[in-house]
Amino acid sequence: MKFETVTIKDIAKALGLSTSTVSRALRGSYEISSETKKLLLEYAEKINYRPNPIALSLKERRSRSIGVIVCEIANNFFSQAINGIESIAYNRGYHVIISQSHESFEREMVTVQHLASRSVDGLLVSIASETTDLSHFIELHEKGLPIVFFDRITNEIETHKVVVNNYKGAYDATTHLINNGFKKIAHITGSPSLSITMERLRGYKEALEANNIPHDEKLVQYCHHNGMIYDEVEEALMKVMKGKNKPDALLTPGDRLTTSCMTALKKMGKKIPEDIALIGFTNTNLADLFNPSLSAIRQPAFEMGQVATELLFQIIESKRPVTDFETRVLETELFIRETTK
Amino acid sequence: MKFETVTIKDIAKALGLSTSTVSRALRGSYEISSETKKLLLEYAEKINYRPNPIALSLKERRSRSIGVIVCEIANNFFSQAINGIESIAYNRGYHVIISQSHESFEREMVTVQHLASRSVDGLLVSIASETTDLSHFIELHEKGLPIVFFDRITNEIETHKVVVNNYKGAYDATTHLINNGFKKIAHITGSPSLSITMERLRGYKEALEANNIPHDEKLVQYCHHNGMIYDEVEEALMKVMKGKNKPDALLTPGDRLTTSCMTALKKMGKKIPEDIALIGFTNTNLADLFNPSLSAIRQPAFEMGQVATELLFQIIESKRPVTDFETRVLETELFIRETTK
DNA sequence: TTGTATGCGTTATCAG
DNA sequence: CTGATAACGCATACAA
Repeated sequence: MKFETVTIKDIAKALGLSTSTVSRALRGSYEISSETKKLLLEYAEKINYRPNPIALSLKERRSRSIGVIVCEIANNFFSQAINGIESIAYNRGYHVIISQSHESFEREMVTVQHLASRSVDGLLVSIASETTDLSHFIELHEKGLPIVFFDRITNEIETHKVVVNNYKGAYDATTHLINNGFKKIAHITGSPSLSITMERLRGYKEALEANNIPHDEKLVQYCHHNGMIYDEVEEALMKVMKGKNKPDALLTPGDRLTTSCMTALKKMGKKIPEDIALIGFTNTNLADLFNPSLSAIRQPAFEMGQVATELLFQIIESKRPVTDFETRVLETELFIRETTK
Repeated sequence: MKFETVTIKDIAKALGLSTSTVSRALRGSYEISSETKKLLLEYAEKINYRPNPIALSLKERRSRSIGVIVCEIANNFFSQAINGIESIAYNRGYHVIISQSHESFEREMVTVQHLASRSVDGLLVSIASETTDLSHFIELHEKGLPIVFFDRITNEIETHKVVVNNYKGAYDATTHLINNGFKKIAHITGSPSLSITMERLRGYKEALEANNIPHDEKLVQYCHHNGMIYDEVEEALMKVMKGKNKPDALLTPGDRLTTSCMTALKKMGKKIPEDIALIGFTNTNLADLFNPSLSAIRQPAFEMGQVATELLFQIIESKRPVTDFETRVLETELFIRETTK
């Protein structure tokens, strides 16, 4: 016996009562004589009794904890989102279990299974970029596990979703660059398998179109590791910079991608924004220091975590199966720093 | 019944065997007829049987998971450390449960209790800056829960510890500044309640002393929130900059503190390193972009996570109580960028 | 109002 | 080689 923890049995024995009486007193159910109740509660307090959550989980098939799975916590967008998640969950007495997929499909699958078998009451998921097969989620979702997708979502599963308006963010950013005299705007972006990547691409393209700027495919480069692997970003940037149609501005989505691009530019001896302008989607507070560009697109990460968690509790707490799911769209903010070329 | 998960009972019923037989076959214990064993394993595979970890935890009083508690994951030092932790833990088939204290004593206490009651097999802890009373750790440690402290440690508990050589890091950084002609070096640092803060202070002071530079108390400012609250850092910096003895260089430990200082300096219109030099302890890859200073002190965060986890497993896996604890000290690296004033 | 018995999923002990 | 039973800590239907 590793830990001699106090159990309901110990209390029962010590006070000459049955375990059921103790149990009832402790959780205030049934009316039991307020006398023994008081006695019990005092004793429990005295010997510092704590119910065993594992036993509870086994019995009740729930754990009062929710699982979160993101690609990386070393990404300010996600760590801020997690803080938003915690802010809601802890208020409700829930614990938050954080896991990373590191963009790996395999890892995501294993982790999700593990969380589910640990009886998490719900799951907050931002899909790994490697993932195309969603059956591990579908299976659990069909079994009734509440899932809310945030940021990186899928259309293959009917549930609540929370996203940033990536389309509008990219559209606004691109338009802003155009309005300030930039015409050759490159787009170094993330994995094309991600919903957010395609939304951003759409915004970028439509902004060009609206301004009668022809779209040059070669100015768009995908980084399958979303900026986590620096060399990939550098190579993508190099391709664009060494092309015929040399860009005068850069649109980069995501925290890591943006900062990797900045590092690469610096390494190439390019000054921002003198040599090339840059607008990034980033929540890194460091961004203020970079003077990276005209501006930056700020994503409401904390709020996204909060909203996703509230929606998750909506499912968890509803007695009957939820059928009317919604997709909440949060707006980005364009932080304007300089406005001239 | 929320989830219809397959249990050992289902298998037993389906195959007309007893649960004990099934259990034995599944875990390969005892010699049971290789015929029924094969049958069983195949069937289990077919219906995708997964043992219920909660039931196992209840029975075995262990969970094959370890808990990590840090102040913030939105801090590159810690998120990198966590990646190091995971890299070791997952190889051993252990899961990692990440929690944040947000520097709050209360939160740390609650979380630690929760992890313990969830039967984590061990704890990796970096102490919250608010914490002075360690009884929540002491109690668990005495009950036999393996604990390893990393980065922010305590002398009140005898166990394995892993730290960065903060003394030498600060000494080297300060010496480097002095060697490059800086003499009025301010030290904006973290909470004085932290072991790391005091070690760094010692290194800073001794480097000054070794170079016959008098130590001006007013050049040292403590930020009790370790850079998480920007205004506090700005105020500290302001105090130093507006003092009589205006510094020509800055030594800032920690990821958040360093970057907050840089933001504040920028806001004050100060250029780094032209107006003021800066050496920070930082693992932010962004640091490369800042050109923050002559150099930077890099902490081996990933490695620290790995070492701490290995030490933890050393305790977890030893059958008899461990008595010879060690404190592992990892060296920082001084990344030199510019060498002239 | 309180006690007894049962079960959550699994393994260990003991009998057969 | 296999099966019945108890136990891990708790909650609850049922009985008293």
